[in-house]
Order: sequence, then structure tokens, then C-alpha cells
Amino acid sequence: MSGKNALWVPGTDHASIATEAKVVNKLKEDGINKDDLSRDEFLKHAWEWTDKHGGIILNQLQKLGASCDWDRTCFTMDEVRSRGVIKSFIDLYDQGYIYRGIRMINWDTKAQTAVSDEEVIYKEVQSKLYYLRYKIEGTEDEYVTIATTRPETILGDTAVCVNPNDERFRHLKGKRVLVPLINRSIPIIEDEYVDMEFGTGCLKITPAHDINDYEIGMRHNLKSYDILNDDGTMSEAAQIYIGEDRFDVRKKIVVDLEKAGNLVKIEDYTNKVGFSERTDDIIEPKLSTQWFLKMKGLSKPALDAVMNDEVVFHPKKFKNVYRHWMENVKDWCISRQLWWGHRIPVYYLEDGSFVVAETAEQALEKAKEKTGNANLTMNDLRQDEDVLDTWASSWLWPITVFDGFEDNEDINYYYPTNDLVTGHDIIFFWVARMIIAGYHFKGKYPFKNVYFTGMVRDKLRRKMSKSLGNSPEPLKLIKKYGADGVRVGMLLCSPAGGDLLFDDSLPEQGRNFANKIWNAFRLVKGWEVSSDIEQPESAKQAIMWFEQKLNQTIALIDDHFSKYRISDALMTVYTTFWQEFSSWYLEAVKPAYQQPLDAETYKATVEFFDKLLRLLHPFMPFITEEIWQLLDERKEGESIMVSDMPVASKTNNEVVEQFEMIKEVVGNVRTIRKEKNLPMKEQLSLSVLSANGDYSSTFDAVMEKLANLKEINKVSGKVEGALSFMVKTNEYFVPMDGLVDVEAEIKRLEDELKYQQGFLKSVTAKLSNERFVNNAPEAVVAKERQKQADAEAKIKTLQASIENLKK
RNA sequence: GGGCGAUUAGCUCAGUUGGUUCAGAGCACUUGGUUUACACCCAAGGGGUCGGGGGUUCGACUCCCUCAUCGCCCA
Repeated sequence: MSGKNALWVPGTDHASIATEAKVVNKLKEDGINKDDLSRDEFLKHAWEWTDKHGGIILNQLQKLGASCDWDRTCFTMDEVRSRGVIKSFIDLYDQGYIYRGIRMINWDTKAQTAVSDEEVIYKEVQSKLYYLRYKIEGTEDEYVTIATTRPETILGDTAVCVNPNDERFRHLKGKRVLVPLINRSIPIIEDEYVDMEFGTGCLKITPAHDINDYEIGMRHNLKSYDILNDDGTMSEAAQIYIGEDRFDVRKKIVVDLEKAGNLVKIEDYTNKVGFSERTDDIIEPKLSTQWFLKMKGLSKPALDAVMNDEVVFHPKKFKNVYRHWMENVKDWCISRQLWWGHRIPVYYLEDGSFVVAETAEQALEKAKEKTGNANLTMNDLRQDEDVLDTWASSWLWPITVFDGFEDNEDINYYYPTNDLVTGHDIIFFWVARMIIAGYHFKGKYPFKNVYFTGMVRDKLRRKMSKSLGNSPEPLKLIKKYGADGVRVGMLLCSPAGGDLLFDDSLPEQGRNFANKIWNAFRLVKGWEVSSDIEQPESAKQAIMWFEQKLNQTIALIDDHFSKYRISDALMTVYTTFWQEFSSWYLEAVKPAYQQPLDAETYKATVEFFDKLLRLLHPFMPFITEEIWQLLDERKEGESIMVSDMPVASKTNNEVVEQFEMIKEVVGNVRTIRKEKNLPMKEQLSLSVLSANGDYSSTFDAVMEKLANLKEINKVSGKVEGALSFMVKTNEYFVPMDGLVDVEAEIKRLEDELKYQQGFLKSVTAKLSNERFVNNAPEAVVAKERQKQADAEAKIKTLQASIENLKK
């Protein structure tokens, strides 16, 4: 509508862990065990599942009227995107950013895969702190006591650690203790990591199952026993309870420890435990061989770009969150022990060495080259069984949607893109990594702006979740309130980066607005138009005003859009349509019952309506198109979608301000009607007393119509037996034929006088403050002087009126 | 434990570089309304010491400090 080549590429990712888990479950229901399937057979099921469910979100977007280029719909696992992922892997490997190594990773025992740090959700849980005593080797009954929340892990202990500054344990230096139940002899070591205040001040060290213990183990050259199998049962290394589940063992071992005399006490304890984002399994820190991406150097340009606003965050407050993460970024574990995903393009030889290549054929070539053995065959190569983290494909999105690892017109034209719209919950998962990838692979940011939408929550501020069942079903909402209603309702109260507490009243408000637009259309379309009648003065004036009001609105909307204040832009057009257009303008031009409307006014009204529809179209695509087509003759194929967005011309502010006064006068007259029980139908007279004789009658005709006046008299003195009110410095009188309650009127005027006097006092105080007059900008001072003059005039008028009434 | 952010009307939130007696919007509420576009409506209204305290300034919802409460992120 603004003449830009606007492209919104729709697409979905393959959500590897979540999808694989769903497919495994579904297979289980069908009596099929994943392990009994070949990789290819399993993938067939996964594709079937994806075909069935992957389109749901796109369908919802379509129903919502999202203006995407649907022909370009992408999927992270489709051919083009996959090619890009593999290429990027090879590129990063060749440049030394990707490495394979044994590291402490987060292990999901349900999905039986590693997950990244970002996929671990820490939750507070009520647990127990177990105090256990370890016998000191070579003594009869000397012990040290440690505290742990995970007693089963003692089977993997390889040391007990105390703080070297801890006087209490001086005597233990160089001694050894025995691990309860299995009587393994382990050393007592010293490390400043130990918090002397916590527990007993003695810490058991299990390098294989805790990240901190792992680091201490590295520092002290400790052995490490991995006592857990991948499925969370105890391994042979545990020596006892082999094959039993970790949580069953926790219960059992406490009983056994008590029997053996090693249990000192149990305390209630609240601690944070990591859960898998996808399976909700309790994450096990585990030593494992995985693929990693070095992040530090790679992320530097991306950090700088956001900090210096080369990439602009809306709202800005997320810059800090971003910086904090980027400055502490750790290497990214990108391998997953799954089948659903991009298989890692690494091919191993018999001897464990490997080559990295796009295809098996290329791998074979590389392998021959590497080994100097020309007789190698495919059978000598074994591709890595693992796949890549889903985000390792999503992070390339701004590039791969344009097939950007190949040179082509699209990527050159569209990259870098303008705006990313997303939720702040994936600022690390996605946003940060896309920026990193953009700079690395394209040498330039992937998008200029990041707009963080509001996050929809329920009324209790809880996130929408399937398990809570608190998420409204989009298609149902659309059915009930209309797509436009849902869009408007949600967007009206959804500032960037804030929370949006969902309630049915939201889409309801949107629906009501759509209804209002429709009714306004019915009114306009229902008028009988006659070119024989003359245009009433009131209509002429209303048109003159609304033209300027609309100009002002357009300028304001433009300003909001330029600042990414989407809700404000919508609210502006919302109130303009409802308040200004429907309640003021249409009422002002509306002909009397069953009377025709003059052609000129009709034409202007349709033009205004047309412009308003176009301003509304980005927010309400369906109703605006429908009405736009019916509002006027349209050519074949014409659509509001590609009509011109109205452009603001210079606003005559004086006209707008004058009309605001008219509104105030009309409002005052209506109040008088209500207070005095004067029916709307009864015509009233209005007299105006202008303090300095500069009363403008520009909008008198409109005023007469809207307040239902039979006349407006300019007077030069107070009107007796009338109710009065002031707007700016003008005084207005509505004659009452003796209906005036003098006492009440005096009281009202005195209240007003009191207020004005207080006001004048504050303004005068300000103006008599030399420092204010000297320091404040001239415009501010001038304004204050104007206020002072107005207040003085008003006070004079009020005093005179009161005197008059008291006579 | 570390960091970030919030606290404005009954509710959800604006308040755009400190400057109208400025405290605003929507919803909700009250009152009145069968004016044939709309009761999913119209009109009029009530309602907030801008979390507490202190400071800077001629001037603070806005800047600084502090306390309280809440939320989020990270360990």
C-alpha cells in the first residue's frame, strides 16, 4: 500500500525433539517400538506426522489474514534449507568453529539425547537434603559428614572436598575416606569452590554428574565414574542397583544408608532442578561426546551490532538481556541423539578418524585423499548417527529462505531484510543466533529491526500451555469473533515486549469495532443521494473539519508506525473511526429522517470512508476489503490491498482546535439538557459573549445541528435568566425561562472560580520566579503567560456572572 | 546467589529526549436514553497523594539514591 516490495516469508521448523517424541509415542500406541525400526522407516513415519500437523499453524495464519507470500512457504527440513544447513556445517568446521569433544552436557533421559543449555528450564522444587557420613580410612569410627540432594550419586564419588581456609577440617588434610556401601577409598581434597557455610562445609565430588564437580575433578585430576545409563538407570559403574531407575534408587539407597549407619539426618530443602524444555524430564548433567560450535569469536560482531543499534530492538530494554547472554555465551552443543533432523555430515573411517562432506560420495573422495588409500569404498565409511539441533537450521532462516548459500537474485535483493517479528522468549534460541549467522555467513545483519511482540498469557499471567489447557483455540476464536475482531482485540492492548493477558473481552472489543464499521457503512450506503439539493452549511463545515482531522490522524499514525508503536497506531485509527468519524462527522452530515443527502457531501463522505478503510486495512484485512468493494464502483481485480495508503498533507491545526471548542460547547449544552431534563428534540437558543470580540462563527452551523439550537446570538452583555458555561474565554448562555436554580448556579460558578483562582495562583507564582523566567525555554514561558491572561479573563467573567446572579 | 525490568483509575496498559491544573486510553462502573446505522449502541459522569521515603531542579509520573513488593532471565 505504500508502494514497497513487502515480503513476508512464511515457514515452519521441524522441532526435532518434540516431533520425534510425538512420533515415538504415536508408534508406541500402535504397538511399534522405535528401536525395531530402521532409521529410514522411522523417518517415513516422522514425515507423515509432519505432513499432517506441520500445516496447522500456517493454516491459522492464513485464516487470520496474514499477508504472506505463500508460494515461498519454507520448512527447515526441505531440500533447499537442508542444503544450507549442511553447507554451513562444513563451512564452520573447515574454519575451525565446530569441534567434537567430551564435555559435560545436559542429558534428557526420556528423549535420550543431549540438549543445549537454553533448552534446560530451571524450576524450584521441594526436595530433601541428606546428611551422610563417610568413614575416614584407617580409623575405627571417625567420620566426615557431607550434605547432598542426590544420595544415589555417591556411587560415583571420587573425592570429598573442603575449603582450604576451613579450620574445622585442618586435621583431614591428606586423609582418605570410604564411600558408603561400596567402600571405595577416595581422597579428601581442598578447593576454594566449597562454600564453608553450606551444609557441613564438606562437599562430595561426583565429576561425571555435576558440572561444578566436573570442573573440580579436572583441576584435581580426579577419576570419574559414569554411574548412569542413557535411559536414567544405574550403570555397571555404580556397582550396586545396576539397571534400576535413578529415582527408585534414591529411595532405596537412603534406606540402605540408614541401615549401614551412614545417614545422619534429612532436612527439607528447596532447590532448583533443570527440566527438559521439550520432555519435562529431569536433566542429568552427563559427560558425553558431542559436537560443539565455538561461540565467543563468532558472536562478537553480533553483540556489537545490537549494542550500537545497527540492529535495532523494539523495545530497547531487551538490549541488556541480549548483552548479558552474549557476553557470557558458552559453546553451543549442536548434536542431538535423534533421527528426526539434519544428519551430521561427518563420515568416520574404521580407525575412528573422520571426514566432513556434503554427500557420501564427496566424503569417500575426501577419505581416499586423506588416507592415501584409493581402494576405500562406501562400506568403509560410517556416517555420524546424530542429527543437528533444530536451531542450527533455524538460525540460518534469513539466508536459507532465499536459498542464500547459492548466489541468486532473491538473496541479493532481499538480504538484509528489514524486520523480524518474534517473541522475546526466543531471543537466545533464535534472534541472537540469526544475527550471529548473518554476520558470519553474509557479512551483514540479517534484519535491521527486531520487533518483540507481546506474549499472550492467561488472566493469571501464566504462559499459554497445552498441559494447563489455558490456551484459546485460534480458529474457534476466529469463528466466534471474526479474524478481524481477534486481530484488533489482541493488538489494541499489546505493546511491544509486554505481556498480553488474554480475556474474551479482548476479541469482543474487536468484534464490536468491526460491527461499528459495518453499521457506519450501512448508514452511508443507505442514504438516498440527490444532486438537486444544495449542500447544507453544516455539512460543508463538517467536511472542512474532518479533512483536517483526518490529516492529523494520518500524520500521527505514520509517526507511531515509524516508531514501531503498532498498538498506538491501531488505537489512533480506532478512535478516529469511532469517535471522530462516526460520532461527530457522520452525526453532523446525517440528513434528517428519510431526507436525501446532497451529492457533494456524499462524495466527500465516501472519500473519507475510503481513506479510513485503507488506514484500517493492515489491521482488519477482511472487513475493509469487503466494504471497500461495496463502497464505490471498483474495476475488475482492484483491491484495497494494493490501493494507496493515504498520505498526510499539512494539517490546518487551527481548524482542528476550533472544532474541539465546538465539541466542548455541544457537550455543555447536552449536560444542561440532561440536568434540566430538556428533551433532545426541543430546540434551544444559545448566546455567546466573547471576551475580546473575536468569536469565530466558522462552525456555527455544525454547532446548531449537533446541539439542536434554533439560533446562536452574539451578545455584548450577560444574559439574564440563563444557564451559562465557559469554553476558553467565551461565555455561553442558554436561556431558561425562569427554570434557573440561582443558588445552584452560584455554587457551580463559585467552584469554577475557586479552581481558576488556584490555577492563576500557580501560574503567577511560576512567572514571578525569576529563575523560571530566565531558565525555561521561551515557548514555555510564553505559554504560561497566555495561561495567565486566559485565567485572568475567565476569573473576571465568572466574578461578573456571580455578581449578576446575586443581584 | 548474579543481572534485568516493573510498580500510574476497579482491570489491562500508554505517558515518545523533565515544561499546560497533566495525570491519559480501552475495558469495567454509575446515570439517562425506543432521536429507524449500530443496545455489539448513543450521551453525560464518578474514579488515581503516578508503590513508600529522600535528593537534584525554577519545575519530577519522567533524572538520581534508598526501601518494599512483584515478574523475568541467568547460574
